[in-house]
Amino acid sequence: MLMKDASRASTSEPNRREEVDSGKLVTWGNSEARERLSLGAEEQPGFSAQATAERSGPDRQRPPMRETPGLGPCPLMLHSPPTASSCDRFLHLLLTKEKEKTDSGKEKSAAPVIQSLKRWQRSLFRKSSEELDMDKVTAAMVLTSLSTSPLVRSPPVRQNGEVRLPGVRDWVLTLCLCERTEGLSGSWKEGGGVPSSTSSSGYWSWSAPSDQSNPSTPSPPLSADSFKPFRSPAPPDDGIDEAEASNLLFDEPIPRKRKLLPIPSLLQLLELSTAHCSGEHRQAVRDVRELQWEWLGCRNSMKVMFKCLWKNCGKVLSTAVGIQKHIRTIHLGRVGESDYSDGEEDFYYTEIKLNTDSVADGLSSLAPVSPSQSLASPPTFPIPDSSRTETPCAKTETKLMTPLSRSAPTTLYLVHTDHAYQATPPVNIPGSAKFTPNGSNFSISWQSPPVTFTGIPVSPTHSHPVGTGEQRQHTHTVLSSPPRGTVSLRKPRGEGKKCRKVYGMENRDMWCTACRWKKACQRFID
DNA sequence: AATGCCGGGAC
DNA sequence: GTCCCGGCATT
Ligand SMILES: [Zn+2]
Repeated sequence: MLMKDASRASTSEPNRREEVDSGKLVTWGNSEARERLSLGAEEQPGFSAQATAERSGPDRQRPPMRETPGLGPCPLMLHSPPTASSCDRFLHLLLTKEKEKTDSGKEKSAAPVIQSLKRWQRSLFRKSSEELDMDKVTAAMVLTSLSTSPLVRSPPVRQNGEVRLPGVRDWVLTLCLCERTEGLSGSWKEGGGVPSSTSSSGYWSWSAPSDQSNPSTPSPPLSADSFKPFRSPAPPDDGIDEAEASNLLFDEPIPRKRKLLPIPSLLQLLELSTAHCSGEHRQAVRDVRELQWEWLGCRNSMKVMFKCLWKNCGKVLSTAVGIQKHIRTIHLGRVGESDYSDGEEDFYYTEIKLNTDSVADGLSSLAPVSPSQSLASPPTFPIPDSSRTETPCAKTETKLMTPLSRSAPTTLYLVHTDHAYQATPPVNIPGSAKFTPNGSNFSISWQSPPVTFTGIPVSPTHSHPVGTGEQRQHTHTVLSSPPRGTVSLRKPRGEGKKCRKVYGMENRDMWCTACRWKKACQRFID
């Protein structure tokens, strides 16, 4: 019945049995997050009990991998402009993923990623009581975002031999352009209560992709009543109840505004979840991550880099540990232990993709930033300085207000730069939240992930993007054509850096699955 | 010494 | 099926 879980329990990880495994939370040392929404939650048994990770003792030599320090890294925001091709691509991705599962197994109709998320959410309900309210909300948000996908709610239709995906484009667009609802920040900051799933708390509003804006294709029946009141106890579960995922947790009459959690942001949320140690959660994170990765199609010829988001520092390094260290020492001023991160750095850098060509050109002219003055102000936040019309560094202390509402979202993605990393996009997208069990109350800080564009060539040559499984042996590299015989089985050993090197041992969670298993990397293929 | 990953082994 | 590691080739 429920025994299947027991076999998990990885080596050093606290077996996440049924307990509310003490999620390891990180305390922000001094630094106050920019927008810090302090929920006046007097005491939240669950959370305070969870602050077990308090010990930051002088023990520096902790086992590098294993035991991911605190919250997992969360810099994988891959925002892409919602171009037509990217939408299509994304859908195709979901589709194929889905088919994948179907072929080998039974027939599930919901996308596996969403399944995974649902599983996680269910696990939350199973856990005892209130303590996980936060996570429940998070789960709901995350899940909702994904499950509002027309793809999930209404299957693709065939039309003139082509597979039509009703409403999908709108959906993706919505996803990308979404912003955090006023309602959320508003009620969270003032409420004085934990955003529980029940009442006067933060809500994420969403919307169906513009209802009938597209007459040509049948829009999915995404009406307001799709979102039903929240049912508290765990549903009968085990039945892969599809089309049910989004019905959880929200009892507010659907808000007017139509906004959605962007996938990148939801990923961050996911990763910041309290129940970070649960198996379901981990799985969900991985799945979403994977989806993201594939979404942008950063396959070949895309070089992954990491960019520092600190105010005037646009440093770009090629390894995760690189910027982590950079941020830690240069910006956070933690010179002493340049090792061991509490996870805070993860908010100040982002992962970007560059086209291999432009890299050489770009790197040389990189880091035009004045190296000085960076370390100066401790709590200066890497607010991706918005539209240029803004006074530089005016220290517009953005109180916890809607970080996004000040810019017109529609035009945001029209920005185009060859060197995306140079120009900080004027976009603020609701980003991550971090819980801080700060004594008797905790707070949440929001931060806006950056937007990164990569001129994805979208070469029409390959309308068959998948085939991850079987595709190798591209041996057209040789010109000299050695006469004959001797099947020199010298494997050239791919050139590019693989997950291990890019992310480093301490970020093993970010590796692709294959790399984690010491198999041939599937993310950076040669 | 570090990295990539095949083969093989546990559950 | 998922997950991990010894060990070796490669750098
Ligand atoms: Zn990899």
